[in-house]
Amino acid sequence: MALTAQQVAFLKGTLGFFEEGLNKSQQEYLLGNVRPVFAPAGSIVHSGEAECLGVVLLQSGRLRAYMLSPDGREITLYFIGHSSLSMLAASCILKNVALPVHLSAEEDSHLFIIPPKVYNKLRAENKAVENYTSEVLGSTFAHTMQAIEHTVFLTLEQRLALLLLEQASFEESSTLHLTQEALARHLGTAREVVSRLLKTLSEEGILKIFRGGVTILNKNALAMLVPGL
Amino acid sequence: MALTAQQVAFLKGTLGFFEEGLNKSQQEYLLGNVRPVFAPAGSIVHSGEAECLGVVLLQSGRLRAYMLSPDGREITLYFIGHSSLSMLAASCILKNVALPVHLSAEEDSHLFIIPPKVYNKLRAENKAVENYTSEVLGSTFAHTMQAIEHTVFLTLEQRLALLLLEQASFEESSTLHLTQEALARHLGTAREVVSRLLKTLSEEGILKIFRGGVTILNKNALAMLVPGL
DNA sequence: GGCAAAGTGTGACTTTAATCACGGCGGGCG
DNA sequence: CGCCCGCCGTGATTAAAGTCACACTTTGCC
Repeated sequence: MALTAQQVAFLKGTLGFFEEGLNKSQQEYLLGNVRPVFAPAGSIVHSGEAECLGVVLLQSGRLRAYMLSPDGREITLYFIGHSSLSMLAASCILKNVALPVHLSAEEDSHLFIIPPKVYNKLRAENKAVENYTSEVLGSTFAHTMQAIEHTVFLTLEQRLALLLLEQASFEESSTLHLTQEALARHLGTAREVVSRLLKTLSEEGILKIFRGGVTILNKNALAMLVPGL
Repeated sequence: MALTAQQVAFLKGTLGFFEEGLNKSQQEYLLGNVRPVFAPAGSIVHSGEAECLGVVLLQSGRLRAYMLSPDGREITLYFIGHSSLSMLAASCILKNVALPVHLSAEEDSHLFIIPPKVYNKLRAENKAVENYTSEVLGSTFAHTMQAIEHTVFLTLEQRLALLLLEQASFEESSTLHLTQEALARHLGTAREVVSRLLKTLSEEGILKIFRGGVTILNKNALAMLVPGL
């Protein structure tokens, strides 16, 4: 259960408060109670109303936050990715709140989980942790609300455009390897619909479709589809 | 600018942490920096990306939280009402976050505003305030998320049913004085649509329509329309 | 009383998206 | 090679909402 030197280094570097904010015993307490987890691609990290998971720190891989409708439709809210971004699982740090948000691993991911009790203890003892919490919690909520604005106010075509742009910026490539089926799942719609939307976009010369993915030819035009860039 | 005895009593009673948590000087600081505000019916208390307002405490009247689309459509998220409920305006207590949520007064309302600086000072000094914050913040977010789930996953008819039930429980009466126009605004849709929905509901004997409002005849049937009660 | 404004009812139509029902293509594999 | 299966394209149809246009009623007020 002991952490490797590399893992420790990652935690120190990522948790802004670690070196300046925590005293020796707090540091040890944290390192002793953090739980390293490997989440294989496709696995579910946190399922909605489940027990409060705690703080999730992503070391490598990519996670996805989504809502789930009673009838099984998914709506992807946002991605958490690029090694070393961090966030709070379900805000259950705040008392008794379990948001109906789910978390799954898009790729094989290595992450750390700080159990609620451990985290809250540190938070109570230590102002630096408290500040860090507010910061991260705030940005998580901001993300969530913005994503929700999009799904509520935008058309499917616009949401598709956003999704493609978002993915492209992750991959740092304009060629995306995502099946239409997968795109449809992210948007909570049907594959045929995505197929048709992609067709019109490709007819406009904005992208090229190939089996298993698409290539964005004109990012600008894609961005233009979405009000507010 | 001095508060009346009644106002002080209200604050003491409503802010859970006031008497047990704060020392004399903190109490005075708070009382000296709280801002009593009268918001006439229809006025806007907090507008989206505006400056961080602070903590809002409702003494009497009723507030409404809603999202606003770029093209002016409103979607009512929830109501804050019945004297003495409290909440946090825009979570801007959490660093640099301005949620795109607006707040307006549905009725003439008396409220108190605790400016962010004042509140954060107390919060930093005092654990009781911190706990209270987490609590209220959490339930605010829970409310918000649930409302959003509804607007995303439910049909208009279901959302209308929810709105009517919610209003009825506020009024503590099954006769609601809300025009179809107003209902439409809450739901972010057009009046005609509401008119038709109400018509089918009235044909089913669930409610009775009259000029300027509706009477719910069968709350149960209305609730049945919404999955998960 | 007459008039304007606010509230409502309804028909017709369009748009957006979901659903159903196929048929084709291509790549991996027995 | 032939077969199956994952992926894609497309037409047809339906459903849910939004939009347009207009007529009718009530209410209140000059």
